[in-house]
Amino acid sequence: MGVSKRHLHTMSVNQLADMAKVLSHPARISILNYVGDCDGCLCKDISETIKLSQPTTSQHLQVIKKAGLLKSKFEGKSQYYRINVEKLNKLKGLFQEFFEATEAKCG
Amino acid sequence: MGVSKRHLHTMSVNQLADMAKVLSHPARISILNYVGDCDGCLCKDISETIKLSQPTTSQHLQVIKKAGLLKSKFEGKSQYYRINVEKLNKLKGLFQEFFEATEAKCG
DNA sequence: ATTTATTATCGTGATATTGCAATATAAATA
DNA sequence: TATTTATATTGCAATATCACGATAATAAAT
Repeated sequence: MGVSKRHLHTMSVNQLADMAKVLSHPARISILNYVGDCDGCLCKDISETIKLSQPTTSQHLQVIKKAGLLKSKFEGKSQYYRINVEKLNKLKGLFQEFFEATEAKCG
Repeated sequence: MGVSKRHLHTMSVNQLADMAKVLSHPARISILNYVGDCDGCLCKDISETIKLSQPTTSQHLQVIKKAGLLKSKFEGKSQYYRINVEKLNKLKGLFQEFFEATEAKCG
């Protein structure tokens, strides 16, 4: 279809869609699940766990990180990823708000 | 990248990703917002409101409907869309579960 | 029967996403 | 210094998504 016409929509609508897009790929959900479990994970371990190549895993990590849902810290040659709990909570609120507002209208 | 490797992930992970994908386009969020407001909307009115063409709007409506978040009923030549509140609630639960489980791990 | 109104589908062009091999980068180690 | 280890980036092929004009399908109205 070509390009999304984002300018037609409000900021908050675009924002929610952007965050939903981060969650719209199963690999990224799996990554979040795993990083939540081990709290301080390496790309290599994640890629072995979710069975995608290292480059593919790294790309997904960048997408999640760019959205703010992951923090990372280099130690030597290793990059440790952990979940950004504050951001995750904000996101939870965003979705909750959307669902409750929609529900209220229909109620 | 070619095709998503869905078989690598659990059913519930794929399911959450699929639902997030529905919400990952601002037009679909806008549609849900509008349909929630008017409760029984026509494609034509929706397309005028969100300022996308009738075919584009219809396609987005099919995507949301296929996911179960919209019901529709023909009356004469008009198709009335409304929100499937039960499904919306289930979806709300899915997201809540994901956020709370992730949060609990990190806590 | 013809026109009008509403929606869905088809076909197509533009763009984005997904995945990985190859390569680059950087730190630790022999 | 050369090798190993972990990650990120680049380049590419395959596929999916987005948008709309043209068209079909359907039913009401004239």
